[in-house]
Parts: sequence; structure tokens; C-alpha cells
Amino acid sequence: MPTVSVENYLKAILYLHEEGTAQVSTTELAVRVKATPASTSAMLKRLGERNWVEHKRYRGVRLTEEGARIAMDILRRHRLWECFLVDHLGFDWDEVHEIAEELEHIDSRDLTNRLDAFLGFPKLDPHGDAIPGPNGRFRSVAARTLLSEAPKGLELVVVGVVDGRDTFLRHLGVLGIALGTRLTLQTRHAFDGSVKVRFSSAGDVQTLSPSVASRLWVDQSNPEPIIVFPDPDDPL
Amino acid sequence: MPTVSVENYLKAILYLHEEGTAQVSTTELAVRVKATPASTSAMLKRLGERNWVEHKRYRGVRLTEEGARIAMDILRRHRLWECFLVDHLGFDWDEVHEIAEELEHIDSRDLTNRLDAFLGFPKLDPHGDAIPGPNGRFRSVAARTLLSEAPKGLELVVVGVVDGRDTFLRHLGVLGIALGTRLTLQTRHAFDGSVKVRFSSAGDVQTLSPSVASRLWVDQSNPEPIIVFPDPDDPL
DNA sequence: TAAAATGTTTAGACAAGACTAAACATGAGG
DNA sequence: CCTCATGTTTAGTCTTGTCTAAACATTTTA
Repeated sequence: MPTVSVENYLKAILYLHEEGTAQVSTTELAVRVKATPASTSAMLKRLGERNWVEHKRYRGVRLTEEGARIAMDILRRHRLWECFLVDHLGFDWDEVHEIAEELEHIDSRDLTNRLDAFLGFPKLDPHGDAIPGPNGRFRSVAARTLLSEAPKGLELVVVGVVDGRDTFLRHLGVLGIALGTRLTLQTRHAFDGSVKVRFSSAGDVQTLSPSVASRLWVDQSNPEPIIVFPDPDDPL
Repeated sequence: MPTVSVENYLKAILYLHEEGTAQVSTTELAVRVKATPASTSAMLKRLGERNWVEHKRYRGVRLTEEGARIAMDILRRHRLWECFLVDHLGFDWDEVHEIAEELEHIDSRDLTNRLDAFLGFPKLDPHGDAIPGPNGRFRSVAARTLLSEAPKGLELVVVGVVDGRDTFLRHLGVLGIALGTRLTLQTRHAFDGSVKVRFSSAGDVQTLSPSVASRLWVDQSNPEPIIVFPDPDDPL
């Protein structure tokens, strides 16, 4: 069983992978877990020995299949608890993170699955992040959502536009967006409804105006997942 | 903030106090926390330094006011989570202990109080143990309960008998029970409904037959609590 | 009341996880 | 292609919590 500290490192690596970093550097990770690079280096050595990460000296780290499974499970628990805290205990969505950081480490499959059922098998947490299912993969989203309403954190594919005017389509061309473009929603700015997305192909990040985001139909992409692996013992 | 391990020791000492041990011995405590007497001895030294216990070398240990407050809070969280697990997630009452042992260490007053409200401010957990309120004291029980239905773990006072026959009253005399006798319910045997009680005066433990237990009216005693102290900052 | 049994504490070691300071790779610029 | 800045790892120390073995109190028993 991983300790709380180990779980926090695995989770941090997963987050960095999700943000598009294939090889996570020691310093980057150190910043995330609020430790020194030295401590992080030591931890990576231990994680490597347990086969939860693949670590090449001076070259960065990435999760193994096993490590990713553990990390996805932590993410699942974290986001389910956030739902509980907001929907049933009346917390505001911006108050729940720290508490969920503690709850997420309680490692009981039975508890997690019952909580999931109690909450009605939610697909998104209160921040709009996708919740992994019991198999460690994200649940699919209802077909064709507006990008402005899509969940964060899972890869989407552009499947259509609301507005077929030339000016709009030309603008999309300038932005490098076409049918089939794959991207991931990273942030939704509450202030004006603009969204920050990362393009899967180039890996670059752009902010799209609310008028663009609300004119694009997207669907869940179904590529070979980079981080997420199939789970043999609990299929869904 | 106490660590998980420290909390487990404090909780174990509180349980032993509740069971009637005023001075808890190192070995007794070691058995409870599943550690060696040597480890326990080391921990008691640390707890003493933080003023959570009063430890007299070779003479046993007892909680300080501060220590008792922390321990009561852990008990509160433990029992509230047990209610949640049984009432809302559909666990059986005998499955929840281990999970609650983990949940109880999440130390957020806000979370605990909201959970309490969500559950409807329960007075008893699924095992019939009294749940401390936010002030660290047990909540009072509805006036006049039959001993056979009273909660475990809090001090009761005998306030009446159902059956006024001489033979019964004489039997009570033999048992050392009279109006005003103070006792604490320790165990209820599911098999035949007999109950194990500890008498506050002498500290001795006796098992009472179901026919006795179901003929005694008890009420919550309100003595100067031995273990529990008033809480200045969150009165109820 | 002295000896034996029991219970408690100290001594010394170890593991996990954190730190600082110092040594060591790597890639960028001259 | 060599130097230097940057980033990474190693070396050595600390804390918490655990253990075993040994020393030390206390209580029981003869």
C-alpha cells in the first residue's frame, strides 16, 4: 500500500502528464509537491524501485501502467469526495480542495464505489473536471457538447460549428482549428467565459474567446490514452 | 496538529478511561494500539511533553484536559462517519469500523460540523455508542430510558423501576442498585439482551439479566465529568 | 522480608521522508 | 569544443515512529 506521501507524488505526476508533460522533470515535480528537488529525487528513486514510475537519471520521469492506475484511483476518490462535499454538505466549490486532499487517501474500493453510487455516478466534479470510473478511465461524456460547456481534463475532438459563416471559419483557420482537431480544455475563466485549451498535436496552449468556445461542437476523443491504461480486474 | 499515530494513542487512552481505568498502564495501552510496550513508553514521553497526558513513571498515564478534548473530537468524528457509512452508503454496522478509523483523522471542524448537520445531529452511532457534540461532551439523551435501551458509554443514573414488587426491589438491593445509583452501560449482548454495566461508585463491573435491565428506568447522569471538560470556544 | 515474576523504561537500530550543502550531468553560448 | 549556468543527484543529518534486547522498578510469593 502506498503511503500518503507516495500517493501525493504519483498524483502530482499524473496532473503534469494531463497538462501535457510527457517527461516530468524533478524540479517541476518538486514545485508541485512543495518539496526540495533533493527530496523529490530520493522519492523518485523509491518510486522507481516499486515500478510505479520509470525514471531515467537526469532525464525526467513518467508513470508506469501500474503507477498510472494508482494515480487515477486517487483522482477518482478526490473528485468523488468533492462532489459529496459540495452537493451534500453544502460547501462552496472553491472550499473543498484541501479537505478532498485528505479524503482521497482513504483507500477502500468498497467505500469509493458506494460513494460513487450514492452520488449517482457523476461524470464531472464541481470544478468541471472529469471523474475516472472504477476502471481508472474517464467516463464518456454525452455526445456533442459546446466547447464552452465541455468538461476539463479530457481530450475532445472538434466535430462541428454552430455558425457556418465564412468569417468564423476563416478565424478558425487562423487559430489552427478544423474538424477533427483534438484538444483538451484546461481552464475556464469565470470572468468572461474564455477557455484555455491545449492542442494535442503540437501540444501548444491557447486561450479562446467565449464567442469561439460557444460556437464549437466537441465530442469526447477516443484515442489511445497516453496516461490511462485498461484495468483487467474491474471492467466497466 | 497531532499526527495519526498520536491521535490513535489518545483515542485508545480515552477508550480505556471510558471503560473505567483511571490510570492506564503502558502494557494495557500497548495492547490497544497494537505496539510494543517499549514503543508505547516512548510515545507516552512525547505525549507528556506536549501536555496531552500526565504520565508518572511506572505508575500509568491519564489524559489531561487538553488531551481529552482532542480524543473526544476524534471519537466524535469516528462515530459521525460510522453513521454516514451505515445510513447513507448502506454498509452493515459491523463493516464500518476500519473505514471510520481512517476517516476520523481528517481534522476539519467545518467538515465535522457539516457532516453532523447532514446526518441530523445524531445522538448515537450505529453501535449504540453516544456521539460527542461539537463541544466535546456527550449530548443528553431523551429523559428516562429503559436500561435495556440506553446508549453505551455515557454515565446513567437509576431514576425509577417499572416493577415495584418487593421481590424485584429486594433483588436490586442484592445487586447493589438503588435510586440514584450511577452506572455506565458497557456492552449489550445481542444473544439474550443482558447488559454489562460498570458502577461509578465502586468501579466494579456486573452483568445484569435482561429482566433486570428492562425494568430499570435510567436517565443521563450529569456529574462533573471525569474525562470530559467544557470547551470554551464552541459552546452548544 | 528477600527472591522471583511481572511490568516499565532505556539503549541502540532501522525505515520513511524531509532538509541543506556539495558534487555531478547536461545543454547553451561563446 | 570548451566553459558556465542550470538542473539533478548524492552525502550527511534530523524527526517520528517503530522494533528488540537489556536494565530497572514494583509487586507478589514464599
